[in-house]
Amino acid sequence: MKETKRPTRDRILDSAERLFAQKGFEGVSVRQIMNAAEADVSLAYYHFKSKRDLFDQVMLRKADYFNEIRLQALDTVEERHSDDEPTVEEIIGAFTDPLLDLLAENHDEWKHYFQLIAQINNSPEWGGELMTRYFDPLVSRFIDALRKAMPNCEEEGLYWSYHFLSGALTLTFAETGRIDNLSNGICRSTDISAQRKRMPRFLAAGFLALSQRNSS
Amino acid sequence: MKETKRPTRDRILDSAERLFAQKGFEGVSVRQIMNAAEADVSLAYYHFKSKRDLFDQVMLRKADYFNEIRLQALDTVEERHSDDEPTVEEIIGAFTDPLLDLLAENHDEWKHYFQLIAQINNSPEWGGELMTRYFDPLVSRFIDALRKAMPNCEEEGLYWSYHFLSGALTLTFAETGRIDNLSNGICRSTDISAQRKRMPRFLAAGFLALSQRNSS
DNA sequence: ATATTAATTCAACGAGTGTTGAAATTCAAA
DNA sequence: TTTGAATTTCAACACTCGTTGAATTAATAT
Repeated sequence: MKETKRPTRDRILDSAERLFAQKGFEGVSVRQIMNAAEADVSLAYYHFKSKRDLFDQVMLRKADYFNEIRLQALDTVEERHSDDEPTVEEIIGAFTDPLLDLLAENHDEWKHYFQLIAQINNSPEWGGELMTRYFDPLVSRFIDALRKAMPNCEEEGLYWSYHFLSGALTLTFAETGRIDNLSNGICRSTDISAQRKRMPRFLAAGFLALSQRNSS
Repeated sequence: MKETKRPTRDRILDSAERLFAQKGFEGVSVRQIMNAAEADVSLAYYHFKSKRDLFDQVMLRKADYFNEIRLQALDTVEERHSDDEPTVEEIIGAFTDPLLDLLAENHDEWKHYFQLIAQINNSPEWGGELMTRYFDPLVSRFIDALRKAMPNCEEEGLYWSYHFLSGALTLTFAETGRIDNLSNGICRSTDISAQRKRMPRFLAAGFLALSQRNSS
């Protein structure tokens, strides 16, 4: 029974993912990453072009899967409603639930990548560029589905609704422990299923509230 | 007509606030901050104990005012309803509107502090500690008000609702420009009034949706 | 004007930064 | 087993990091 070692490149990516998520891009040195990966410093530059390239590869590695499972979930929802329209909550669930399930069921493997996304999404420097590049093609597909489900919704409100959704979802990813403090332990940041149960309902209500034109 | 120069300590805090917001704590050096403040490097350590202390003072400087204007708004709402109960949307508006007004009306002065909050709130390392320390006493007062407005709401749902609110609000603070890309220019991250018009309505609907016990 | 304190400048410390080139090793194909 | 390529090691580059102490100037009070 031989213990096969994980390839160096993957170990580097793993360590980088974890440390970038915890300390941010500038908060971690290449040496720290390579120490954690138990490999020589210069190997970072054999497998990657630069620190920034390493960061990009960390982002890329899991982004496609992120998009894939959600696209699949959306397809499933739309197939289930071949004649009628899916509800707003179902569409939003197809956007959020696959990720939350992934995080709940395989927490150790995915936690850090989620935390990385949380920070990127709220970074004035990189949020606009990176989130757009990696996720917006998929997001546009969901916006299309939502537009069909709410034909009376004004365009601007639709996008702002997604913006609110995005903020709520990614704060969940961050798992900061703040809600643990605020609620005196009633809620826990790591309790993904508690959020999965509530998030689509919360957000769908928000979308619908903005879809009714100025009822003010 | 003499041009009085802004005190050194304030200039340092201004530069630090801007650069921390743009690049993160570790992404900026003390030297960069002091260059921007047009002062000698060692002055940072005359006016502050360390880089970390400087960061804390940046946070502190405006946190109290943040809390003050929102507490005032909540008081106003509650006074207006001396006999009946304020609506959920009014309470949420008292939480979000003062900040969004501040940002809209005095954008240059406040933008960076808002961006800083956005990053802190989504930082796995510091979000739990710092947001709790600076803002949760006020948040608890709002939760109390919301509990009274939704007496049937379960405790857990109440806190998770606030969590979603917090994520949506702080992503607005980040002004990443992502929504500009996503919407092809229909929405702009810097258009605070567009969000002010929609956010309380969106969030109030979410709160109310979670306040009705498992209708599923 | 003098004595005290506050504010600022200058030079430097050891440690750590991203990155590179060349040598040494491991591995797969012939 | 020999050859060539893929991988890993080692040492070093110029530069920046946070921080400090001592010397100097500016401001304030007596």
